[in-house]
Amino acid sequence: MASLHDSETKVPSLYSRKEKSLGVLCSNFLRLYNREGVESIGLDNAANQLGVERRRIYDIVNILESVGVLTRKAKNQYTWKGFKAIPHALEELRKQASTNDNLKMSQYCNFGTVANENDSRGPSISNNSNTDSLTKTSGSHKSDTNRKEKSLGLLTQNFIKLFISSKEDLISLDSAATALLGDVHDPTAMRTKVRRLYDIANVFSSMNLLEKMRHPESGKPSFRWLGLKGHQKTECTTLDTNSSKRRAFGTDITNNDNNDDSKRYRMSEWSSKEVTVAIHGNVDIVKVESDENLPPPPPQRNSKEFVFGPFRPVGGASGSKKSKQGQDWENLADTYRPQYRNKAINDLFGHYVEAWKSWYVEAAEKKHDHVQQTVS
DNA sequence: ACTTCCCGCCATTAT
DNA sequence: ATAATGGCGGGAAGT
Repeated sequence: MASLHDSETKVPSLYSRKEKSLGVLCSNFLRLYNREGVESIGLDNAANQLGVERRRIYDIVNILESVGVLTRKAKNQYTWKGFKAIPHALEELRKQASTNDNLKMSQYCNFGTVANENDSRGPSISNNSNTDSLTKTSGSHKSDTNRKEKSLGLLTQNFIKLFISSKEDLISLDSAATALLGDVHDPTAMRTKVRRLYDIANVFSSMNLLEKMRHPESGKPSFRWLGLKGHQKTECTTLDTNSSKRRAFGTDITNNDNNDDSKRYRMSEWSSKEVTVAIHGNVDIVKVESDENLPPPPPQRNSKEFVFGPFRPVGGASGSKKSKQGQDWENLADTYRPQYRNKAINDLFGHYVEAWKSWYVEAAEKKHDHVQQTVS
């Protein structure tokens, strides 16, 4: 038994990979939580609000935690620290970077194809005794070794260290991967490492911490670390100075959907009330963390066609994970069908620029964070 | 063809 | 055992 009523009416493909990039997801994530009042983030809630699978949230969260924007509080719970925490995190990384001096970032200028692999010198970055809080919860288990060493979080920090301690400010991901890999000359490992770096680079680009550009001479795609100064005093009042090249997240995404016409998912207005809530309603979402009663949503009211991020296969080929509250699936599938998923996506026009101003100002204050639990 | 990198299988680790 | 995390790399979209 299997497919019964499946119409192969595969729409040519209205699917756009770019709309689902980690960069866009990160922008949405930030837009969703970077508001006053937010101080706790529930992963379930985040996944629902953003309309993505859990796995993706882990990616975002791990990277953001690497720069201090978030910290793990407990299972399924993260504490929002905000952009203002970035300076300190970066400072820590800088110190660590100078501590372990060997950052062999010599010339990895490979021209041609295979190129030379004569180096193999320099264990590069392999920090261990991190005073940083990134490491995690209760630990003390000696077993954590290997797994954590390959974590996205650590890779992210090392990636940053590479930039801030390198003489060159333009680094290609290949170079970075080589440096970060130490001496392992394994093509497979290399490819995987590069994949991860792309992930990281994309979210940092969306935060304007990094900028993608082609290297003047070699023409190879590279990244430049913008870090803090990338924004704060960029003269011009509003609007960032960044000239959206081709792939800039944040503000641009708006035009993204404006592409042609057939963009099914009603992105037009997804409920005016929701917009209102999102804009100035005091983050209602924050308190929802507990119940997370957002129903898993089968957005398609028609036959089969994923719209935009509707994962959560209710009964697909894979073993469906049944939700504890799977009572009204059918019910809400038709009768009740709010707009949780890409709601944030529509909120694209919010510029995060102001956020930068905020945290920068507060950074000067260096105010000790006070834990204030809003009444739930 | 090559580059970028989303998706989700499934190993690990926490409960 | 189940749930939460998160490596990892196949392979498809994008250039």
